[in-house]
Amino acid sequence: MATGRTHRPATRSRGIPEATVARLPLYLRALTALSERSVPTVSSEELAAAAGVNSAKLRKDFSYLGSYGTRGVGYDVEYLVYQISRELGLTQDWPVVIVGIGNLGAALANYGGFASRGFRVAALIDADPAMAGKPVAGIPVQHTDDLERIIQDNGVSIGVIATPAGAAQPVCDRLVAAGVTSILNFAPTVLSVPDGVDVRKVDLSIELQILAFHEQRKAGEESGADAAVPAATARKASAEQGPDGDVPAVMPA
Amino acid sequence: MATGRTHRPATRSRGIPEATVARLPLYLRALTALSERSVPTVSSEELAAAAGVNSAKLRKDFSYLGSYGTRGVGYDVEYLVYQISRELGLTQDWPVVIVGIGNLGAALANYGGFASRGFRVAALIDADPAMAGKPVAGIPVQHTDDLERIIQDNGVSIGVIATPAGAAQPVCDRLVAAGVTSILNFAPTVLSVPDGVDVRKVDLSIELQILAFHEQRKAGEESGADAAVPAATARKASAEQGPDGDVPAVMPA
DNA sequence: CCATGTGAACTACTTCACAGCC
DNA sequence: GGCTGTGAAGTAGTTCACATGG
Repeated sequence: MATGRTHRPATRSRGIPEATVARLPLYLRALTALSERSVPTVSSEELAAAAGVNSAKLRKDFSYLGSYGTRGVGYDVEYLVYQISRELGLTQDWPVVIVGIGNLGAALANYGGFASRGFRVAALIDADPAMAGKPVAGIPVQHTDDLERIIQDNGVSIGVIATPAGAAQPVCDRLVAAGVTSILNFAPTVLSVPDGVDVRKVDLSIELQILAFHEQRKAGEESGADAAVPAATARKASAEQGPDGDVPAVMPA
Repeated sequence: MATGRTHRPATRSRGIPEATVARLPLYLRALTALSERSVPTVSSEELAAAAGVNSAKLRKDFSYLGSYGTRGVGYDVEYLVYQISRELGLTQDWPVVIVGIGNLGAALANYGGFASRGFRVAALIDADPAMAGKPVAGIPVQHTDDLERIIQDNGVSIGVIATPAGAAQPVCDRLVAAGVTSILNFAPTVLSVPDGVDVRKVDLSIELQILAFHEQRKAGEESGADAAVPAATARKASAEQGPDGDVPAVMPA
């Protein structure tokens, strides 16, 4: 097995901070839009505005990748697109399987943005025999029985779980046993996985609950309260949406 | 005990850290499961394991809410469920509208976990006249023209945007103008909103890209990734899934 | 005794502010 | 002159470790 996993990222030449990695896709999207409009260069200020972050943060983020800008000028759009894509590993092909083809699974399968960036839906898998063979988004659904074979035949290392909560952990175990090392979980459950496997979760109800918390607070504020704190909530710059330091959220069929 | 009724959501006390708020729904879910199994009390250790966090963090999180545990014993499940629900504002009813009833919007509308916790789908809205009147998840779809009226009639303060990217900002503007102050955005766009409005985003392609980054790194590790770069990865303990400090992700129809 | 609750130490991330270079 | 790149300062979040109190 992977042995060298013990040492945490050294203090010095450490890799790219996780918070920065999480923003790279955001920058990439903004850059792609600029690229399509044939904009040759951008300043950190402009790009930051487009990505909804502040420019100091953006420059710091880019500084972890290297010095890809030109002082007094800005960043070359095409070059940055390439560098970020490479850093994110999007210059290679990532076959992905989606397990659980209910409402959500189907929605994911139909998502266009998938193919656009290195990701390819290699297979759709569902436990319902009635679904087998039925095409969703042009791809025939296969039965769970063949999960292991499908993973191996296609060299899949990223799996998306869109099953009901109860099925998620067993499916996860099988995916991992078959060789999947990255999982995107839409089921409202905490998955346990061995070391070396990454899990990210997307959970709608969690997101809504976080919003409700702030919403409630806004309501209470209007009444009494005042002085002390700037009543205007202003929890955060309008620009900086949700993505700072939280949990994601959605659910399965 | 101690200071009598402490001031929790008081107007003064800086409030609960955002990172803690983001974990409360996780604790709540774990507690609800325990409650259903009629478990009377839990220790921080047990509950932390169920929620996928470490126990010190959980205790610290709870300490922001107040002293709801009993030393030497643990936490009363029912009492904690109530306290967290109240803190999150789930003891009240939150009417929600979903705008954009494509594949994803329909999936969201069908999500059961919605109703379970204070959230109620008050209306489904779509720009396609052909959709108008058609029931999705038992709720008739209404046309975008009536958006403002729907928001006001139902006293909606939370809106979910599941439209294509291009439609998201205009829809967002209308929602905000009509009185919505919290938005959950599934469209792959940065929304700009006035101060006082919260936006959270869920973006599938971003999540996949983050996974690809780590996946790529794992791959490089095995092969002869020479000394030069810190091959380490070891991004995080297996337990702590995705939720620490990142961006969420999904997409629209 | 045992598990909570919490100061204190530590780590991660953000923001500032300005030197460096085009 | 203008904008990048980055040390340094500031802030938020996590973990430790132990006093506290049922």
